[in-house]
Amino acid sequence: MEKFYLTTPIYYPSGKFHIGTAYTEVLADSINRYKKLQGYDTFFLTGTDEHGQKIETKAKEAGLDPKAYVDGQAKAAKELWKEMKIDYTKYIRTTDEYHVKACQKIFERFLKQGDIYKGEYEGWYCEPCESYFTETQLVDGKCPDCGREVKKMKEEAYFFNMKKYADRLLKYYDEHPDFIKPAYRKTEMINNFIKPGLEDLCVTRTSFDWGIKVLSDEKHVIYVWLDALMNYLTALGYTSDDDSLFKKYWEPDVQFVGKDIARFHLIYWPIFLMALDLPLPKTIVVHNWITMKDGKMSKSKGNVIYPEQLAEKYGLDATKYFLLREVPTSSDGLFTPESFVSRYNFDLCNDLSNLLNRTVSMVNKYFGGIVPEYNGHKNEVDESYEKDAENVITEFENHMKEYEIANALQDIWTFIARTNKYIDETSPWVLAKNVDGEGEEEKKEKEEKLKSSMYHLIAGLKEIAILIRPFMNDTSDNILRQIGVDSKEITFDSLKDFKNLKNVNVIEKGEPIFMRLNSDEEVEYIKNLMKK
RNA sequence: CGCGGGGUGGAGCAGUUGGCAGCUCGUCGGGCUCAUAACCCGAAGGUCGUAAGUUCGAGUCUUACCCCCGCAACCA
Repeated sequence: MEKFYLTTPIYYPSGKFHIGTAYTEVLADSINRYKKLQGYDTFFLTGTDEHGQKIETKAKEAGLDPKAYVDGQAKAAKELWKEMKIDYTKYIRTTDEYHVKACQKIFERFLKQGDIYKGEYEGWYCEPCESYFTETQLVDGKCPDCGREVKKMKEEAYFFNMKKYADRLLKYYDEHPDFIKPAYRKTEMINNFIKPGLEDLCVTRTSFDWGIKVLSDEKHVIYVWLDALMNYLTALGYTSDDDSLFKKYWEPDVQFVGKDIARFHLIYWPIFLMALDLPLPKTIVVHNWITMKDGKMSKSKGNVIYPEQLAEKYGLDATKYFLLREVPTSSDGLFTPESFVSRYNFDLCNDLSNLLNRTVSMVNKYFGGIVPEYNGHKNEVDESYEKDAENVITEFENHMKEYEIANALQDIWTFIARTNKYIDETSPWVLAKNVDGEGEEEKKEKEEKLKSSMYHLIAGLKEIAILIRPFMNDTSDNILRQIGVDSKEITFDSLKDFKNLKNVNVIEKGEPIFMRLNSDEEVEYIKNLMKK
């Protein structure tokens, strides 16, 4: 079985996860489920990045020691992912023993190789906040956090020699056009950071304690990013006694990151891997953000929405659908209560749910629930419908290959609309009606047409259920159950069986999988959620 | 002259290699009755940011300019 290794970033748990974090997770989860359905042996890694100054501060505020604080946060994160049915293979915490040890080993190796050297870090220091800031981070020359005076200070620190690898990185970018998606992120990195001359990265701190200690120089802790990025390696047992997972799964087939951490993943991460002499990930997908009408989400603006609030009220699948459909990877997606309710009502209720409902109802009405077997192209449009059913698969797969999920979903919904149209084109209610003075032959012909129409609809619905499966597993199950297909046997190969459905009975009474929402009421409801 | 992305019918967006300007929602009109006031069809509505250029022909290429957004290095 072919392997597939994918990762999300490990999130920094300095607060509650909002819908943006959930977006990345859902995105990766969908790809993981998709690859699994295709028969890949996948490894899906997620986790939390638990060291650093900010965590130390947050913990202090909460009156906890840092470890106790991150224990709570990691637990909450795992619960959230469980609620959202995120099917990860492993959850890594950077405070895990194996990770700490591996990072220390890696640091010493870099030191020995001469990639890391001791130097001096200079920056603007805010004493009350105990942190350094760069010139550009300062607000009116003052501390951006507390607004007080800052002093120029120096301290001993270790640096990673990034310059040394700059040319190799550029060459790698050039030779691997699929390495970074979307491509403009690559240009951004080259022009903003690499071409002007890469600066060496300061990889240790002495100004706080909450981090991984440098073995050979214990007053230093390893800077969060070196620590964090290594998780993708250490999670597989890299440098440990048992590195069988590493041997099996390395390198990552795809890594998802938000645009805020693009620089770390597109520049420092590949360079660290080069220094370790390891193959680089095949693709890093930089996705954009979910934005709100009045800009970025923030509590003070009263525009924060949490994924569990939406999932609880409208269901997990609807929530996931919205996220994946509305946020294309290469540009920001807008969340508004109105757009959420619209997507729900139009796409899920009117198009999908209603299609299932009317089809199941007709099969019951005309054939007592027994789905007729395939009998060829009895209706004029049958052949063209079959072609559309075939084409959508190719289009879907092409978009999935590029990790363009929003477009892949659009492909499915185009097919759903096509299927609704097919009903009108074949007008089953006309075929089912007896007309006075009609001969036996005509009756028979109508009957065959009606059978064909029902067959195509059920086969189409089955296809739809398979296509949406990576994104909306429960809905997929529900559709399959209603049309009488065993969901346990479903793989992506089942898509090829369009003409081979046999011995299928739909359920007696169709149940709506999504019920139409009262638009005004629900918009109001979501607005209130956001104010809290 | 820092770099990148974008400016397309009322709203939100597609438009690969230049060749009759599309989609979803909204509006108006019609059809159907299997279904959830759902579904299907049709219509109105765009000088594709501005100006110039290349071309038989440009939303699509070139140049200049205007506007919006992101990035600009060690906070994640």
